[in-house]
Amino acid sequence: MIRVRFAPSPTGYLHVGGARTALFNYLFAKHNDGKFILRIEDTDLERSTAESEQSLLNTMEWLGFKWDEGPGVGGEYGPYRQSERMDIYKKMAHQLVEQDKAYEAYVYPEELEKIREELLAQKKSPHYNEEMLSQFDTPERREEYKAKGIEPVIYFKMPYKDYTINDLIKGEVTFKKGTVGDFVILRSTGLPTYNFAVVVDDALMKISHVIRGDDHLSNTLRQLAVFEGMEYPLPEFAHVSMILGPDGARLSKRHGATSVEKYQEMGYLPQSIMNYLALLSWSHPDEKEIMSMEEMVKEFTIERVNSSAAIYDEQKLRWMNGVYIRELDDDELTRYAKKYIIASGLMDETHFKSNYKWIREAVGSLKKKIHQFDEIPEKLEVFFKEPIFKKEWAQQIKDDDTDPAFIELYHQVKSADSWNIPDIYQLFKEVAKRVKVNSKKFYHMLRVVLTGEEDGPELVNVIHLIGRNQMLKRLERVVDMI
RNA sequence: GCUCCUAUCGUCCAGUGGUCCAGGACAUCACCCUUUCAAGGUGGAGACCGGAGUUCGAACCUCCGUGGGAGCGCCA
Repeated sequence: MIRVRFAPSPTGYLHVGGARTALFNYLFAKHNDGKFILRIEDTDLERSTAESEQSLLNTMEWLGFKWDEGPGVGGEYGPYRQSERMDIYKKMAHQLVEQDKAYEAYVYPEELEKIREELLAQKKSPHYNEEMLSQFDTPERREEYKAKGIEPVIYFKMPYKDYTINDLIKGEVTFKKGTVGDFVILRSTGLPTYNFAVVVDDALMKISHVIRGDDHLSNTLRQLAVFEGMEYPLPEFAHVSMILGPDGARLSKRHGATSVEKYQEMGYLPQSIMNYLALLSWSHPDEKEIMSMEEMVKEFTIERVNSSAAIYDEQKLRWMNGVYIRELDDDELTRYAKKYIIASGLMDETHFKSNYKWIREAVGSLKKKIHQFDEIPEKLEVFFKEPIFKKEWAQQIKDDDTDPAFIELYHQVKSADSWNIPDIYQLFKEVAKRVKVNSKKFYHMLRVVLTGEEDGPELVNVIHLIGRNQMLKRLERVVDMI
């Protein structure tokens, strides 16, 4: 049985890198009829918050992840929150001490720092071992600890040997002996450290494949030793490369929006985000780019995951979101647009409802223009605001020699007896029949006269939606001057 | 400093020893379509980090160099 997990720590919003790791785990699990497990790594009490966890869960759901085991859904290997598994880690750590694979250390941080400095001064790696730390384990020190009510930390004895894994993405990776020294597995607070808790959890949760970012590759050495010390079978490993910012540095806040929440706010569709993220280090066998979740699940294999780092390209994500927006029908688009429109103050709830058909056409006319929903209100303004008339427009029209067309259009509009889209088309045909005109120039200036803008929604929609009276009014101002 | 990972168009990917004067996508440029703009269509420009080696033959294999990234916490 294939069992994978995504194990975020609830210390902030879900990062796009994290979402990509989750996605790869998910695709791998679903492709192989396996289980996708969500585990919350909240052993860092200082930084973990319940709010972060909640937002993480919400975002995961919004993106479309469904976990088979984890917070909210349970499962037979729970609990799935590390903060609820404390006795397990404690028990495991002490078991290792009994087996002489780990030891207690009664050392104070200042003393440790001193050892470290000495080692550094001797140009040695700052690695600790039992010999260095056991000198502090005196009866007096033990008494002191007891009196102060603090617990000794537990160090894991790092065996002096090479470790090799066959990473599914990186291939054979060998960690040379002596690279790391003994390390803490249980803190003085009684809480486990990351490298220990992951192994205990992965082992107990019967995780078969550990798919994670390659920033954890170096940590794997310690984890390998712990797996061995606890006599648990090793899972398979697959280290996915990192996502970098445009400057080649690890993607972070200073590169702009990096949290999934932020993209949600800006009006990105979850399918665009997932589709784009899947394409970072992975590709469809036929180089297909736009894919549904089902297609991704169907085609995903770890062999096709590239092992080099990828630079995050927001522009391509934006393009892709545009592709998905264009696939939406007008009702769906309007549903998504609603909250942005209301938040902008262009319309209120009742106004929106009573003018639904009108707003739907207005929003629909924007479909090919937008890449994110938050662009909608601004582009909608032309339907709500009258442009401020500029005298230069009349001059420009005369220079373009399109003034006869404007005059003819004005008369046609004035005598028009109906105002639906086909009639508007007909009306323009009539104008063109009577006046020969450079259409490029004519339509451009017509847009300017009607909206005050150089570009915007479909002109027919603009004309239809502002209505005949507004059309006449706006035309009049310029026709009077030519 | 030590250890590990990595290196194909500006960017993301394809390519697993000959089918590659290297293919697709984003971005860019030109043209076409068009009731402006956009969307769409067609086309252009654009890359195998450097050096050795293995081989009849290397983008693909090996080594060295260089560049980039990551880890070395009682953070995860």
